[in-house]
Amino acid sequence: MQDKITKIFKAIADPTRREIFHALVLASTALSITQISSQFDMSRQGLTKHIKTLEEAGLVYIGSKGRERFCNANPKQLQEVNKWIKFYEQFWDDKLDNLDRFLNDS
Amino acid sequence: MQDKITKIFKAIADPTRREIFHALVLASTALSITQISSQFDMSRQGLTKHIKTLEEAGLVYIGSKGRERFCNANPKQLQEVNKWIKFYEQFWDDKLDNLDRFLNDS
DNA sequence: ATAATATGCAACTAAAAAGTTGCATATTAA
DNA sequence: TTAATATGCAACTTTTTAGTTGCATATTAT
Repeated sequence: MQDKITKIFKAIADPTRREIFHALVLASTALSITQISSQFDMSRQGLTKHIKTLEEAGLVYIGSKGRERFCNANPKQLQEVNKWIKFYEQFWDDKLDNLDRFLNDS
Repeated sequence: MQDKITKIFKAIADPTRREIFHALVLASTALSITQISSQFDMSRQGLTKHIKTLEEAGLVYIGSKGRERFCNANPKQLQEVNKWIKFYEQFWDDKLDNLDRFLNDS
């Protein structure tokens, strides 16, 4: 299967899923599938698939209560992205003009 | 077209592209398409497509020198990802047990 | 019990992405 | 100038992803 960071990146690479995630982060309470899907111009099933993708990435938690399933955002999962990026921060400055230098000198 | 952050997320969501990006970040000098593709078990054309995706996301710069095209990583572009995440950091802690609380009380 | 609501599962279509091969062109080396 | 190298472009196949519809099931309301 896909590794964790790939799942997270794929989940947030889709604009619709970022919207869903955003709505859940801002919501003051957990929202049911139906409540969420009423905010989007998409079938409930289409939305459910996106929610599942977010859940599998660890960006959303879901819990059942009766016949309903309530979703809550887990923004803390984005720490994984921060961890991935951290390694590359050390290169931010020294890479800057490498290419120009390379193409002009030699 | 896709917005900048979507291009960046999609670019790094693919494991092969992350590998290519990583190799370019670690390279002490700019690498030609052929040099890069020799490190991957994939056709040159397939690799070229990935490079183009990375370039369009601003994660790689490319410059021509004679018949060759040299690529260099631009890890600084990942700042865009950091900016996107920053908003969500304020919710890392208070979201923590929302769902459990919601499911158990009320 | 019956009806309405919330949801999952499966099958399907459509669109996007990943990856290939073949050919054309420009540059460099012999 | 001829041959070799580095590359782009276009067409194509395969795989994945996005989104839909229809049906079944469980829970709640009447």
